[in-house]
Amino acid sequence: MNAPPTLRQRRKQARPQELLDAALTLFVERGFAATRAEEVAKRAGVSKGTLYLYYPSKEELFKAVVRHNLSATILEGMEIAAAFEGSTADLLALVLRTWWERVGVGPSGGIVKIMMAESGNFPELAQFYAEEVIMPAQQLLGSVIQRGVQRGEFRPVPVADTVHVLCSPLLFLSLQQQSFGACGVYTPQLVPESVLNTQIDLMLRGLMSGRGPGSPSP
Amino acid sequence: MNAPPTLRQRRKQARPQELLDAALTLFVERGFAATRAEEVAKRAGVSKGTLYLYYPSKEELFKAVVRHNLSATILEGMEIAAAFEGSTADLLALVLRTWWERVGVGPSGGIVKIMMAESGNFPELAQFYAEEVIMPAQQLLGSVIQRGVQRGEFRPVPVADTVHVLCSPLLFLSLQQQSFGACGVYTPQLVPESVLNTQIDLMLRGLMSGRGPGSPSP
Amino acid sequence: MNAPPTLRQRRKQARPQELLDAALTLFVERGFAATRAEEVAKRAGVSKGTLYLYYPSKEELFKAVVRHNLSATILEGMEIAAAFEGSTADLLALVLRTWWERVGVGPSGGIVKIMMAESGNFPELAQFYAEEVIMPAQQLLGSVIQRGVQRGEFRPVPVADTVHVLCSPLLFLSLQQQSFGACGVYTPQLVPESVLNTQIDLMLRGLMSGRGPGSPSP
Amino acid sequence: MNAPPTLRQRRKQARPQELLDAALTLFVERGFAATRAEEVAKRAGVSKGTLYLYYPSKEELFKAVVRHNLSATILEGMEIAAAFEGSTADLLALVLRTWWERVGVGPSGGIVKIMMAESGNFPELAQFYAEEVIMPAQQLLGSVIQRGVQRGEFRPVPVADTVHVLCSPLLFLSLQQQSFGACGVYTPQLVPESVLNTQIDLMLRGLMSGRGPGSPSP
DNA sequence: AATGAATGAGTATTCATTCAT
DNA sequence: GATGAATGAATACTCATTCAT
Repeated sequence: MNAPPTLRQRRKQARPQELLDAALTLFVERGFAATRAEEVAKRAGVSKGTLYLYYPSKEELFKAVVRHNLSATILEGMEIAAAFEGSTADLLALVLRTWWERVGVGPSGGIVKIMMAESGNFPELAQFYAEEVIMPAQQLLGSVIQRGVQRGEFRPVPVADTVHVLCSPLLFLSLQQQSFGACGVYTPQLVPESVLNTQIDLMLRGLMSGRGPGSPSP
Repeated sequence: MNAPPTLRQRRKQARPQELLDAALTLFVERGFAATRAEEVAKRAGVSKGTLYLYYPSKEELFKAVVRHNLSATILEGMEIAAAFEGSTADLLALVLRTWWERVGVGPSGGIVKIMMAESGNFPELAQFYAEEVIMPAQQLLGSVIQRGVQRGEFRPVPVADTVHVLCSPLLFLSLQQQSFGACGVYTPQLVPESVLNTQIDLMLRGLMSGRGPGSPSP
Repeated sequence: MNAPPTLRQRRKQARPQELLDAALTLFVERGFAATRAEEVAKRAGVSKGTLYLYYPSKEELFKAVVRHNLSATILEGMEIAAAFEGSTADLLALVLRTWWERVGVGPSGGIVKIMMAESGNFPELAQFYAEEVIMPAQQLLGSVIQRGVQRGEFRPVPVADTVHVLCSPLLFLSLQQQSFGACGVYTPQLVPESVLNTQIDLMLRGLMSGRGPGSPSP
Repeated sequence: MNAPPTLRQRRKQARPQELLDAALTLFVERGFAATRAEEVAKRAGVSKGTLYLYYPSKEELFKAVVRHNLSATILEGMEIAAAFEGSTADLLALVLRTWWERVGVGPSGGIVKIMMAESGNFPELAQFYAEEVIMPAQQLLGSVIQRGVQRGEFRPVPVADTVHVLCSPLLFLSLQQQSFGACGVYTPQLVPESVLNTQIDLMLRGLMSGRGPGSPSP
């Protein structure tokens, strides 16, 4: 009786993914509270009831979106960093660029916006996000900085502060594009690639120890 | 013949300020949409009806909060910059520190969070904020960078990008403290003063036209 | 100490009249419930509080408007009828024309509209209106019909029914002009004078006894 | 394979009618503005939310009530008139009697009251009502009068005026019963049947082209 | 499994009336 | 007398969630 999966079965298997995609788009566009469950369902091509069959509440749906889009990406970043063998300057640039490509430009970047805005009203989500995203990301970048310092490539710098200063421009650029940028309002005309270069340029000058192992390759 | 102001008159004069304070606190804590007008009134010690005696709608109340807390501060910053006579590095540090003290640490900083989150749902507010806050702030910082370049203190750098990289760490730190920080959730333990120093240190090294440790390859 | 009345005194004396005029206009335009006390006050050039100095509630204000505009007119009609000496057909035409000129065309006519619409929600006003307006008006027209029958000018007709059939076209025309006519919506283009003539014409043909004292003078 | 309708399906099918009935009753009793949506729902035995499942706003609910109760009846009247073969006097009496039975006596007659009262405050409803009710009704009665004139049964009379004079007593009687009559207040004790007879009697005498008791001087 | 009908708590805003000045 | 600041009850409409089918 192991016939090939019917269309119904195939659709059923795809459901969670379709729901997560629909939810991500809408959450990012409107925020958590302002997104209506029914609209998520409609966008995924199912009925309201079906959504609740897969996720028992809007909060759980949101958590699933976070896990699917952010947690996974951070893990990959850790693997990249662990396997990297070049200069730390290059590693840092690689990590930042990768983050931008995988998260910053796309809708996943909007999750950060949502969390900032609604953490006060949904403490459980805030807690979840801190554990699932903020801490691991700190860990990852902190370890890169420490690698640079330990290998004598970077001056000894306060790690946490530096991580913050490193993350902020990209995160903030992503935030801006997800908010003002997405609603046709004036914002300074920034080309992400250019910001990224300016940022890496300024940062590495500031980080480099007097005689580092060489300037970062482009 | 100017009789002493009666209790009623004194209360009436104080109301707008009291309402703006209450509104700022609640808007920042909960966001624009999730803040209930009645609660603003209660916190200001008046009834719902009284709030509407002073501000004709929640949107107008919000705009008044923005004008009162942000627009005013930006104007001051412009005056500071115009009158400053020392090195541009010092001016930059001064402007950033002043912003942090006046806006970043306090609840005013939370307004940025609100706007990022809700601009999509309230286009009129987004437009208002862009004109009243984003554009003037860009202008201010951009002019400082240009001053540095013109006086030969800074390397020629892309102005808009650099402004962005300069603002981001402080803005983002403020955002974090207004969101996760304010709801008891784990966030990296940053001491704002220290971040500020790290940031200024890194930035100025990167900006200075003197011989840096070696310029990164383009 | 009986100096001539000061400006203040003169204005004070005119107040009730000014308030009644303002109230009439607004009640007719918007209805009883939808008219705001404050707007009546503003239109009369006084403050909200002052209105309540003269009339203890919106209901009492409305009653005063009715008394001032309708009760008075009906009394006059009775005097006219009592003193009239010509044919009843002429008297009937005179009464209808007078009512139209004094009430129907002007805003007073709108009071009828208000009462019809809001009697259900304000039973006390309904009661008041029945006693103060409906009954006396019935009386007046009924007595004219009876005069015609007694003098052999009219066929014997059911009095109450005939009064109703006589009143309706004018009242209804007034209602229409006060409602649809006043808000720019399509209504059949009737010229009141013409309706009045058509009505009097049809009616008198229907009322006349075989050999009346003569056809009504134009 | 058409399974018997479940309880749910049956209830769903019956809802619109139940809601329209409840709405008609309450609108007529209280007026449009003063009728609360929740009360309509309660009277129909459903919750507030359910009402909005079927009609997207109170205005649309009202329009549906008008369409269901008036538009439909007018169409029927047109069919009757088109198919009638007897004398125009009989047709006129038939149309008036039919209107009275179908609309005048019942709550539908109260819709006229509502519209008169609230057209000023709800222009969109006024427009809708003019197109959907007033114009077609004018058309219907006007064509009956013209039929009488063309067939030589009636004198040539001004059509629009005559339609008005014909409609008014019934409409006005209906208005009175829907307003004062419905709230236990004194009104002249009219027996509708009797008014109808008086009216038809007077009217037809006035309209007939045969020798009347003497034509009034112009 | 999937549907979608039903529910009812939640919120911005208005306005008659009061009363301190 | 006159003012207008203050109050708070009242109401349309939305949306997360449930559950009969």
